[in-house]
Amino acid sequence: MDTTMTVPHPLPAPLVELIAERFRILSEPMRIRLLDAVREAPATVRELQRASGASQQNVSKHLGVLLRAGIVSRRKEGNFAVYAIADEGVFELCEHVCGGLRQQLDQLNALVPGRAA
Amino acid sequence: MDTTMTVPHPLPAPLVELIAERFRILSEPMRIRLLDAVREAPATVRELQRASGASQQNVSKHLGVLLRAGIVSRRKEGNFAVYAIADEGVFELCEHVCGGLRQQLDQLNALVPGRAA
DNA sequence: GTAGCAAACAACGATGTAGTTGTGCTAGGG
DNA sequence: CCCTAGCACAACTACATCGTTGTTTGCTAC
Repeated sequence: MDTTMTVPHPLPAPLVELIAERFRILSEPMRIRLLDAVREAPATVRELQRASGASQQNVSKHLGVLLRAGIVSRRKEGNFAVYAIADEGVFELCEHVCGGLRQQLDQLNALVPGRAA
Repeated sequence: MDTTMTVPHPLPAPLVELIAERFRILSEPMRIRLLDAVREAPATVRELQRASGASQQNVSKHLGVLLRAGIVSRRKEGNFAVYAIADEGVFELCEHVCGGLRQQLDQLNALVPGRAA
């Protein structure tokens, strides 16, 4: 599937807000960690609490943010709430960011004489 | 060029911080607008002030953030400072986000009976 | 050298949000 | 029926940051 889109110039104000909002959702390390954990396998709040080391309330709150953003889904299973990835595209975003970081590192390395690779 | 990368599981903590930091930089509507304006053509702070409607100090501050992040470059030209895009990859990120937003809209539209396209 | 403009720096108030604490709600088990 | 566990909600505190105001620096022109 083609997930990239061409966008108008200049960007309409409401779209700018939506884009920034999306980035803001992903600008929290804890949420990145939770997404990374849920990616391995759908998990309950309890399991994610274990994996992240954060409090139950904090995990629940962050998952609520991700849920409202449509990035994860929630399924009630008896007494548990099982969260799963709803938008796999976020990982492509993360990987793209990692690629950009690597590029910047390469450029810095190229500036250091005794540092070829 | 291939800007996507596969990343280890689970993500190491410092990398998580870097990823979140990158997203945080882009989580401000004003910065998105400035990037969109600079994309059309390299511009001075004055020009961007005109284009964005923000104060000179505010524009300068946001550009400073983008500069420190390596997303834009600065070139002194006489009395002016000309900013240009240094990392074109950010626009791919934005377009990817737009693609994701469109997907969510399509899914919502599909749920409304009298709304085919 | 003096005046004036462009840009950056510093300090401040206002606002938003992360994390904690406390609590309510629902589902199973004794 | 009561108790416990898992989860979510609400109130609160601490902290970061956005935008403004005031000032400073660097360059150009007169």
